[in-house]
Amino acid sequence: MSNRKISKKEMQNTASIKDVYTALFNCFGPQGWWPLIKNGEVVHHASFTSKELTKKEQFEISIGAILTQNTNWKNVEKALLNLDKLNAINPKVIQNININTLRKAIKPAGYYNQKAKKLKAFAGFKGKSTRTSLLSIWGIGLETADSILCYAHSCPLFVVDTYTKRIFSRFGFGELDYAQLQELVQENLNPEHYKEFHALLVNLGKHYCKKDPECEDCPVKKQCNYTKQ
DNA sequence: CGCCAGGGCCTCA
DNA sequence: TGAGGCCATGGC
Repeated sequence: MSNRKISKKEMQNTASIKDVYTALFNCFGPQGWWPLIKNGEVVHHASFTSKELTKKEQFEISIGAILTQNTNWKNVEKALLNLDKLNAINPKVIQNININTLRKAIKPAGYYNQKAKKLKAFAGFKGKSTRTSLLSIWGIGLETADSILCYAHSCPLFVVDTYTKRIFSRFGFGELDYAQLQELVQENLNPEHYKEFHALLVNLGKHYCKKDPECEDCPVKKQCNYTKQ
């Protein structure tokens, strides 16, 4: 972890986090995160952001967070629906299921050997979900732990991902690491907006701030310092 | 066909 | 503590 703080000067020369949030929300609207399976299909619903979740929904979000590691969400949906058909969105079932059956079910999500092992490890976890306890589980790193805490347990944590790093880098905040980006957002946005902001940034990263960015119609181009070559 | 996707672990300086 | 290799499928 680095001790580097964002200086006042840097903040003045860069976009306000709140302004970016507002611009993205006005453009994209509520994202309905985390998406959940309802009646055999994965859906987004605005109420998901604030609703009280069942144990099953919390588990579904958690294994979705593992399955989406470096993977397109559409592929994760296929894996989740396969698990749903097996009634395997349940920790006891995941613990007891044949490892080859599990591998086959989650195959569309990629890295299926590793992820089958990760799901087994997570399903066997019993204790209280804290950042430290989750990080001690094999296969759960910073982003996955924070995704589980934020979206499954409504903890006031902002989730940082590759989109976040790329977008903030282009805004002009420099190459900040995970902890620095998390702190930057958490110090400039109310906790009630953490879930939505992350979801909005993912949307921006998918459709505009791609590896090869499409800046012309970007909803936050006014707040951004990046100039495409 | 090549590139990329809502990371994390392991190894080796 | 950080860079690099590895894991893998499906969409475009």
